[in-house]
Amino acid sequence: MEHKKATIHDIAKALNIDSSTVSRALNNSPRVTQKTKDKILMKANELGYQRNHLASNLRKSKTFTIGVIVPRISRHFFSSAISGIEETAYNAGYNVIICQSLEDLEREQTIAETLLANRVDGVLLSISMETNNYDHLEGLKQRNIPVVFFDRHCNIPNNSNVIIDDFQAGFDATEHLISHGCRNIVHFAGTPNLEIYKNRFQGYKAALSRHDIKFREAFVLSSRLMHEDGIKNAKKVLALPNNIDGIFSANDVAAISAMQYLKTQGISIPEDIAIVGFSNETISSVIEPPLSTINQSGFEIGKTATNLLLSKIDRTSTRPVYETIILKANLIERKSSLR
Amino acid sequence: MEHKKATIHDIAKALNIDSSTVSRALNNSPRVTQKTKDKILMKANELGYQRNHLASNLRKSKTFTIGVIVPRISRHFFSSAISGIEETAYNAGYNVIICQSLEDLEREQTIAETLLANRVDGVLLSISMETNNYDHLEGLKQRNIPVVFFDRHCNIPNNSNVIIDDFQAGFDATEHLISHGCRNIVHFAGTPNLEIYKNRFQGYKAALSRHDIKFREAFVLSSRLMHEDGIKNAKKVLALPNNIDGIFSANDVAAISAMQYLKTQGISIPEDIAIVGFSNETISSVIEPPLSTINQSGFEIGKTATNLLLSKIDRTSTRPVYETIILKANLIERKSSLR
DNA sequence: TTCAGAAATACAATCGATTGTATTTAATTT
DNA sequence: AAATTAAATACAATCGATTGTATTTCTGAA
Repeated sequence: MEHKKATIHDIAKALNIDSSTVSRALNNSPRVTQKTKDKILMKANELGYQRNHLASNLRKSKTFTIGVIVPRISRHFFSSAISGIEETAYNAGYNVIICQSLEDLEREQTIAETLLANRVDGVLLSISMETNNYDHLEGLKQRNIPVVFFDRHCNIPNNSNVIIDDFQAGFDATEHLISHGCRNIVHFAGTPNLEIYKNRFQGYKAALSRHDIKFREAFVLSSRLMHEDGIKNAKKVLALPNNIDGIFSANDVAAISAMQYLKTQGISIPEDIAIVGFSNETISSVIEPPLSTINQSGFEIGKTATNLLLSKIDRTSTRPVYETIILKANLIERKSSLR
Repeated sequence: MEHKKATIHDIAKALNIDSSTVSRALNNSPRVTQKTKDKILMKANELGYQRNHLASNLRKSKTFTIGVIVPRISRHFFSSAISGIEETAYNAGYNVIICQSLEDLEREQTIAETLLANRVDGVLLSISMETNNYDHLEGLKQRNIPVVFFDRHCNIPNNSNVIIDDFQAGFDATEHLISHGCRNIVHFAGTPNLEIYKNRFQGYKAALSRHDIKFREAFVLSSRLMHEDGIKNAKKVLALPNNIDGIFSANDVAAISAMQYLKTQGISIPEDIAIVGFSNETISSVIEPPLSTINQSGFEIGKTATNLLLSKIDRTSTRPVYETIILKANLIERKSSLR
């Protein structure tokens, strides 16, 4: 027995009033008396009324949908960011479309198109490793659809971002290694088009310099920081003429695969080589030895980014047009670096 | 310079024809000549026309949205299932709303309400550990909104499901342990309201019986299979009077925490106790020793479930009203069980 | 009691696309 | 050329909610 859904017109008819009054009552407009409101609310409940968002949104020409583009949802950081995003968005009456770029620029461009066609009210974006131009964001800009970058932001002016202090985190990680006696510290750097990796690298350099350790170009190994890259890097580390005693990796994935490879080569962690990663993936606390890493709360970043985006979507907001919010990230000291 | 989006009326006006013809042309209706279609398509491109889905969907009273309820997206299995779901859905022109029950029945109920209010066209559901009644699905049923269960299905009749053969997988896992010389095999069971856990347990029992090993109630440890539960279970294992030489855990998470605890207690894996998990989490291949486990392709399950759901949404489909699709799951033999 | 002014409600257009029906135009037959 | 039929397009209602404007109802003051 599939009964059709009740509309405001059904309520209006049942009470012998106009549907506009019903609409206003349900939106709690001051133009309707409390008495009428009560009557309407009661009937609405009785009929099991639920607002038709399609109609409402069409009229308001808003979709109450935000688009999210992340490299991949299986990464712990991003899945927790998404949790934060969804919770915040749902509470504000928004839905979320989640898309994965899979670290592919072309795919990211297609997704931007799709989101535009879906008329999302705003976009949260963490760019792919390949993203080196931002033409695909032009369409959004033209249509005045606000974009907030989170975590993986970019270096073009006039943007809103929610990020962590990657420079400081890189500095802390490196200084931590130094304070545990490391002198020949290799850095696993990420692709240089991402600001986060640049900043982590700069933090590394600054920490060395602060402690009068000479920076060597040869100690910086750049890659996409995937599982295989960690292994390749580890091999390079062993091939270096210097006696490497520390590794600061710009992500956990590469740190872990490197650590595992090094262990198979008879290197003890942290005695021979101490390692610090970045991101605090789930694996990192479970691996042997547990990996020291920088913890960034994806949930918190997702929440903050969503709130920022919502304030941009709301044109009446008095916040500045572009802002960058920097959240805390802290070093978690585990066995992999304590010697 | 924010120009308003073009509508079919703009196209119609520009070409001095009726908007209904434009609509039909854009939908490639046979009622419009190719010549007119070409003219319209050209103008549409020129004006940068994009269909307004809100209006279209309102008229068709369809949202082209499907709701997905999973326990949590950070689990590798679910995030890959979501990848499969999104890919399939997007290709069919559907959007996806993703919600996490966080293993909480009440939350699952609220989410069902929300999805109903959002008028989703269908729902993909993997129930929470607490879910022991299905009243919250009544609303969906009443409104004829098709539901497809995936992975964590339930035992009520008249349902569509996409699952793996948990019985067989449980059987295989246990038999594998037996074939490697285990005789006193403990089973970490999940909460008994989930079919998947019941079936894995039955598979375990069947494998024992097949190999003439006596089943002992005391060897079955039921829990929610969280991290802490694995540790608790491991303690119980050590406290058992019998000499336990094998563990089949109904998920990886508990298997791993148990393994880690056992190692701290001087137990060697797999020499003293061999372990097999279930799900093939990312961690499992990385941990020391790597965990043998049952691999179930989340992506494949997600894809299949979505296709099934879409066929249910499409009323013209000739498929049976309720169907259950069982996918393959295979044992991955790793070091944790090879002795 | 009457009337201005405020309060409450009704009317009607609108958002943009879809679709059944009506009308015009073109093609075919005799 | 007239008549019949088919093809192409136009007309108009509709999906359900919102909102500016008009109208009615009510309140209190004169």
